[in-house]
Formats: sequence, structure tokens, C-alpha cells
Amino acid sequence: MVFPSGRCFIQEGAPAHDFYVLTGGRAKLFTLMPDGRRQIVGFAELGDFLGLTSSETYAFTAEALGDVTLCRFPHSAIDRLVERFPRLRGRLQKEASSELVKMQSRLMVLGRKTARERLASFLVEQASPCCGHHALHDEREPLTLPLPMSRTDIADYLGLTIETVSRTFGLFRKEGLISVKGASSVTLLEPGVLSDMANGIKRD
Amino acid sequence: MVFPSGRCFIQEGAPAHDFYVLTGGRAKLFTLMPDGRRQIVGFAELGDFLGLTSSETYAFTAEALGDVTLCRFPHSAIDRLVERFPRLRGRLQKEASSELVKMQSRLMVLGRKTARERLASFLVEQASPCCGHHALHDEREPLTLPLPMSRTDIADYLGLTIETVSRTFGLFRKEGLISVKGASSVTLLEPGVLSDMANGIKRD
DNA sequence: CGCGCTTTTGAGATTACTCAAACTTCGTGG
DNA sequence: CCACGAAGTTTGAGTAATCTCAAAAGCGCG
Repeated sequence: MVFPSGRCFIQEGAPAHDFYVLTGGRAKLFTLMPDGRRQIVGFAELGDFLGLTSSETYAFTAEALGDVTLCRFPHSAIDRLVERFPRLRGRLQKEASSELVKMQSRLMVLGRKTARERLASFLVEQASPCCGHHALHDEREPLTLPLPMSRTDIADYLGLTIETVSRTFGLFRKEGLISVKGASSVTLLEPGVLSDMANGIKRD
Repeated sequence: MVFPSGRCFIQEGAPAHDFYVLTGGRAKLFTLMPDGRRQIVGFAELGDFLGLTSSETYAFTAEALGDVTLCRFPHSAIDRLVERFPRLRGRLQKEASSELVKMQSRLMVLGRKTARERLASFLVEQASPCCGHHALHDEREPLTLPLPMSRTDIADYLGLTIETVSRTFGLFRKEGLISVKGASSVTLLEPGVLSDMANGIKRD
């Protein structure tokens, strides 16, 4: 199952009949307020489970960021699947609890961090695609990241405006922390500094 | 197992040997930044599971809000428990996914809502202790809530300062939306209006 | 009744937002 | 291959919401 860039394959509030496993590409997950304010609640990648909810409806909209491939399963098939692949159960539990931990750190980002700290957190998070438990590859090793999402997406993920995101990118650039190529690729020149900034640690 | 008010029974970062079921009272769950900034990631109540994590350490600190009673189980006992009480598995899954949905709405609160909307969200959430899926009891029925947490706790939950929380309470009072008794008890005089405000809906 | 702590209120500072305009980038078509 | 146009991004100037610092008021408790 393939969806083209920009296609919403899960709709917030729609009856939650199916769940999906993302097998290629990335997607953004978001919720909307009636007046259009948007909060991106996460980005999904290879291997992520989407649409598993205990309620009758989906809690967020999922939109393809670039082309995306998915496997769809009806909710009713979960038990059958778990029976056939017993490993799956542990996988689902791990997934859920690690997602919960990520959510808690996102709450800190949105509730208590400054714009600089938020963007640094975002960059560091993007740098460690799976599980962030091992620090950045190397404190001083430049690291180039693709950023498939727009500035607007980053802003809606970090609870900022697009202008603030852009200005903060500009500051980081001037300070020699990053270099930017064409708005969709960043190189972290000082991963260690960014990581400390993300965690609210001041270096003199 | 009983813990007195103010006692931390789970420490962020400590090895996660046990998990808990809260059987009485309430607790606040929070994470800290090195400079002391605090984000309350949730309040736990009767029946909540705490300390279930896929990682080696706890992701948050849990502190008793008033006296709290708990049952403690070593993590290693989960499989045994699930074997003996097969219902528990579904319970754990439901718990996890409903917590995830709550987290998503908290992200919207912290990322995109104004101070007024945040406090309204908080009051409405406190008014529907379990699952918020059925609207407030009655749109126009005043509803009195105990607030066991301090203004500081509310501020750290909503990503605001204590002064902003206090001022916003003051505004709501002046506008006839609530009435306050002794800072630890509120009456929602216009639950419908507050609920709309929480969701960013303007009433003329 | 007085003390300490929490909460409320006030005044000014600051961060991030809003509105507006200029500039890039990238895809399209000549 | 280059010019054009639309969309996305960056930059600028002024504003507004919330924060910070400070002081007064209220509340609970001994």
C-alpha cells in the first residue's frame, strides 16, 4: 500500500477500523483545533505502528511526508496476528511504553524549554532516529541530517511559529553550530553543544 | 504500602526494579531539568499503573499528593501476574493506549493553547476524573472540585508560571466562570463555557 | 493571636508572535 | 538552458502575551 506525499491516510476523529505498520518513508501525525491551530504529536518512521487506539476513533491525523508505504490490518486481526507471531506482543508493549517516554520528554520541550532549546532538542532527536539512549555518535563529529518536513511542520512540532524557527536556525548558523543546505538538509557542526543546549546545560 | 504527603516513591533515573498500582490518594509525576525547571507529566489516581517502562530506569519522579497507598510488584513478576490474571493484559494495553491519547492532548495544551485555554483545559480535565469521553455532567450545572495540588503544581503541569495561573484564576473569578474556596477547592459555575474555551471555541 | 508559607496583585522586562516585505528554491514551460 | 511564477523561507519592525521581580494579602497552624 503506497500513499503519495501529502496524502492523509488516517483522519483524526474517524472510526478506527484499521491499524498500520509503516514500511517505508515517513509521516507526520497531528491534531487540529477548530480554528486551525495545529500540533504535530510525532513523526512516524520505518517500523512504527500507527492507529492502535483503545477508543473508537483515531486521535490524530497521519499525513505522508514524501511517499510512504504501509501495511494495513483491521483491528479485529490483532489477536489473530499475536497468536501467529507471539513475539509481536512484546514488540507492541515496548513500542507503547517507549512512545510514552518520548511523549514525556516532548512535554518538557513544549512546556518548559526556550525556542533555542526546542530547536536543539529537535535536531538532536532527528540525529538519533531510533531510541535516543546512546548519545550522539560523536561529540565533535559533524553529522548531516535530511529534514523531510517543512519549517511549518517543525514549528507545529515545537509549539513555535515558522518565523521563530527560521530565526533560530539563522542564529545557530551564525554561531557556527549548524550549516544548512537548501532548507531540507542540516549539518550539525557541534553536536555536543547542541545536545547540551537541548538539555538546558550551559557551556561557558 | 503507604506513603506520606510529599514523599517521592519513584525517582527519575533510578533503576526501574518495580512497578506500582495506586490504590488510594493521588500523586504527581514530573521530570526536572538540571537548572530546576520542572514539568509535571501527569497526575495519577486510583487504579493507575506507575513505573511500567521498557527502559532500565524510571522516566519520571512520582511524589505523593496527600497520603497515598500503593501496591508494589517487581517487574519480574509481570509475566507471572498476567498468567494468573489474563484480564490484566488487556487492562495494561488499554491503560497504555489511553495514556498515549491523553498525552497527545497535553501536547496541544502545552504547544498551542493560551494561558486561559490551558487553565480551562485543566479544570475540565479535573472535572472528568476517569476517561473524559462523556462531556461534562451538565453544561450549566455548577460542579465543585477539590484541587489537591498547589498553584505551583498547576503551573508546572500547564507550562506556565505560578503568577500567570493565579492571575488567570482571578480573571475566571471576575468573569463569573468559577468561584474559589481557599485555593484548594473550585466550583465551575459555567462548565460549558469553560469546556468550549478549553477547546478553543469562541462563544459570542 | 501571631508566624510562616502560599497565593494574589502590581509594574516593568522579555520572549516569542504578528504582520509585512524581500529573497530563495524549485518546478515548469518557453 | 534559461526565464518565470508559485510556494516556502528568511528578515525586519512593532506588538502582545507571558515572565520576572517585588511586595502585599490571605490562609493554616501552633
